[in-house]
Amino acid sequence: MVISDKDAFRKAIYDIVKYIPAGRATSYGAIAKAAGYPNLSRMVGAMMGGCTEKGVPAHRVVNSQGYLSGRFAFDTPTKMQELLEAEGVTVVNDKISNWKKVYWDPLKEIQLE
DNA sequence: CTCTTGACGCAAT
DNA sequence: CATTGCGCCAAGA
Repeated sequence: MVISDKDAFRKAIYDIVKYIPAGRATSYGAIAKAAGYPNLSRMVGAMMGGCTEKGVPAHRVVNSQGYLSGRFAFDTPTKMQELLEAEGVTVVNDKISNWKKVYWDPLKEIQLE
């Protein structure tokens, strides 16, 4: 019984998201790409919708622009921002101000794993 | 089991 | 430079 690509994909996403260090954030596309599925950027967010409270720090995952796209998936729409700010991330207008600085590239950080 | 929506990203216009 | 459409597949109802 081989592990289906779907399971591998999910596992990869969870693993990568959990790898995001506090005070940092990354984009769905980057995670999908790092997982080996560059065009499954939507899936990352799609599956998180049902996995946000399953032990995955989804609050550290935002879109390519650094916008808190999935803030509404949390207990409160501002919960995500508070979590990020609590970790040292400056969020303004539902967007990460110093996005370039807090951006965490899994492809570069997990290159060896 | 089937259908629809969707936390995105990118190319093209 | 701004906007539109398309592709991709999983989770939820």
